Amino acid sequence: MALKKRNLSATEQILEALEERGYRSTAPRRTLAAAIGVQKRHFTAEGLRRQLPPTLGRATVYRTLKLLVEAGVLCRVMLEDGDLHYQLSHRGHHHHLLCVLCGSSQDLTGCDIEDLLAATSARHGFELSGHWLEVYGHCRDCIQNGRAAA
Amino acid sequence: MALKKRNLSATEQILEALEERGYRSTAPRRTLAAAIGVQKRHFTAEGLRRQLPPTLGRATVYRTLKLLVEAGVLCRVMLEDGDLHYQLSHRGHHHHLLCVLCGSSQDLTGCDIEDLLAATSARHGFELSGHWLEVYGHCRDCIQNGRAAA
DNA sequence: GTTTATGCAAAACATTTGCATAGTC
DNA sequence: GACTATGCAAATGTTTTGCATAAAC
Repeated sequence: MALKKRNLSATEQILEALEERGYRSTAPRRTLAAAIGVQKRHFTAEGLRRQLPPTLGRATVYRTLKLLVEAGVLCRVMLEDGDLHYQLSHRGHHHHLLCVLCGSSQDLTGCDIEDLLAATSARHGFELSGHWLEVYGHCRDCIQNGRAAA
Repeated sequence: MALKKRNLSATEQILEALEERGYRSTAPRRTLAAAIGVQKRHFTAEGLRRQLPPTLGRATVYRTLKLLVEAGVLCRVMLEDGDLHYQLSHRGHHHHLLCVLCGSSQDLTGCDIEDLLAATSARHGFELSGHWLEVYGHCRDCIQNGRAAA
């Protein structure tokens, strides 16, 4: 069920995901998909709306974002200050390395945190049903470009 | 720098933490400290306010909660639905096992997640500066009492 | 007497909802 | 034509802010 199909652009992937779920293809949704496809990093609902023509209703933005999260095309990202952002989702369940300097994010792979958590929880008599993890720091680029504090 | 001093009650610990930081001892703050000390589980700012006399201003509640988080007496807890709650903080940095059935929470101890994250991040060329982790599931009590789905 | 804290009201935000209209299938 | 989606405006809910007053040190 991976989202990455053939060589579809992000915009096309979004539209296809909606179509697959039986949602109608409308002008506002196409506009939104294109706007999301252009994002370089995680964004907020309001931030996205500000990049759209003002004729596109606020409610449509929120409703569509919710659809896309449910469809697995987008995922939510929690910033350190508690701000809720969105970004394209490449995999099922995964975590992010969020650069607090440039705002970029990469997927955290090769990390078997799930197993560790399940084992530790069990030791507490706790039956794990889900978790939320965000990792903050400085990305390779920012370190190499001296943007990180010396 | 642990907060757990002698045999102080939660309320006393809160007041002492404020005093140590040079904040003034006022009636509203004492009322708030007492109300927080009585909480059985994590709570929201508004929920707490509803338990306080209406003469205690909304702004005072929010301002004091922020102070207490900065002072390390309270910590923020993010629920699965994105709701931000607060609860007494027992340790420096730690994580919570949050029961989604009864709302209780216990600290996640004996988990060396920090090391695992640091190692994995490093492999990505990422310099870790912080992280946010919440674990959701069913606590021992809820499982034993059959509150968890069969 | 200075300085800090409070309470109130208003402002600022983000998100949701009702509903008549318009657009898709 | 039936059903879904949209846009608007208003409602909701939370958190923040300005400011004059009151309280603490």
